[in-house]
Amino acid sequence: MRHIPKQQRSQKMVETILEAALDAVARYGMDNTTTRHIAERAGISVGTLYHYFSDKADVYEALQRTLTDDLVTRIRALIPLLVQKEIGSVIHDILCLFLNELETDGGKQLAFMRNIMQRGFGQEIGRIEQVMMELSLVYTVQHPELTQVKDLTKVTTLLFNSVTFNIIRHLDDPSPYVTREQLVEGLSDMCVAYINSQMPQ
Amino acid sequence: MRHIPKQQRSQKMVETILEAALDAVARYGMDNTTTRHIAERAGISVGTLYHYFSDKADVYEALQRTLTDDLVTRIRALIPLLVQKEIGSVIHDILCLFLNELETDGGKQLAFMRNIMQRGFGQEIGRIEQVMMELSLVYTVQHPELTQVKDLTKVTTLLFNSVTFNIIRHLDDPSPYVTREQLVEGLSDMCVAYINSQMPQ
DNA sequence: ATGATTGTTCGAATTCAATTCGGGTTTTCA
DNA sequence: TGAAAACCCGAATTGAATTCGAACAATCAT
Repeated sequence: MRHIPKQQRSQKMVETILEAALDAVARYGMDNTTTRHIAERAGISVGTLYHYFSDKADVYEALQRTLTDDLVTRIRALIPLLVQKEIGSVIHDILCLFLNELETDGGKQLAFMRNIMQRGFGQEIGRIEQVMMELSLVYTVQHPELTQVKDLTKVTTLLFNSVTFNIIRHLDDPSPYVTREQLVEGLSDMCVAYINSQMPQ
Repeated sequence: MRHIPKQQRSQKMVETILEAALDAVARYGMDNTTTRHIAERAGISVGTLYHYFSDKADVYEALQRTLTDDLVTRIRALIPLLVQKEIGSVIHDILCLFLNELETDGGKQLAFMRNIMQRGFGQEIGRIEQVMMELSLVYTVQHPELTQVKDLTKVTTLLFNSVTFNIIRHLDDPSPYVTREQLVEGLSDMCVAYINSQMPQ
């Protein structure tokens, strides 16, 4: 973003543009969405768009950032609750949270996510990973037996990537052989199995 | 590809263009690589490039296809050997095969792969998944106890995605906390653990 | 061997989206 | 109330992708 809005009218403008972009990408796909599309949909001119964003990629990045912010906030808020549950449920709950979130606003977010995922999962994924590490840490404090897991950081990283990519592919093109429920259940099982296997004895 | 070459001189041309593209992308990245770049590097004009490929994306796709072909062929050739090993070693061997393959030709392939991965993992990944399913099938014949695994297809799918994405992320930006060796070992362990956990008793 | 036919190559010209820019409009505030 | 600062506009510029028609080269039938 090349411009930090000063007046209140433009506070909303950024928001409007992002909504328009979400809308446009959901409808036309990222490739076919032009700056004109976005501007039109937002009811402004391209010039104005460039007043708030340095380029088209910047718009998409801001949008991703916004959505990630939201997700991260929600997960973080859940940490105190999650910490009380067993690991399988933790995975399960987070996945449900995420998948439900995607379906609000009539699937626009989902469509956008699909496009993002197909292209690149930028650095935003790193921020999600970060909360998960945070959760892992707090969780370990509540469940000291986890201290015995050999190389917990590695295990957590591998599992985070595993879960993430399975979700991505499921969104990208859902395998007819694995329903969403099976997916969520399977991933939970996998996490539990791997972690247990890394416990001594 | 919009044109099937007839004369022998042009047999090589496609190959030349693909090499040029690999080179260009490895050097400049996908975003900064233009059709001119590729044409120049291949010592031809843009017109000629479009004689063999319908558009730029087509060039990249053909390149991916070629590389995937190679990988799939190698894996398939290994199946008879892999079938004799224990599961952990199977994962280990395949990962080593893949990672080594990427480093031949001075890392050009690796650089290209990085770019592909950052953007989208097209349908090519599906073809790799297919060989893995094939392997899974043949392997099960040799190790009938696997028949007892509940929903083996689901398990295989989840594990394939898990392993794949961990490798992708490792290539994309290698975590300083997990070395390549740890990664390979960890993924093997994870697969074994999950599969075992799905065995009755 | 030679003209016809088909295949190949070229690069200037076209097209289209991204981005810039200079001039008007609105808001803020002294 | 009149600048100054913020905003907004859309025509003009830029640059990469793609097209096109005119050569050039190989092949083939006579």
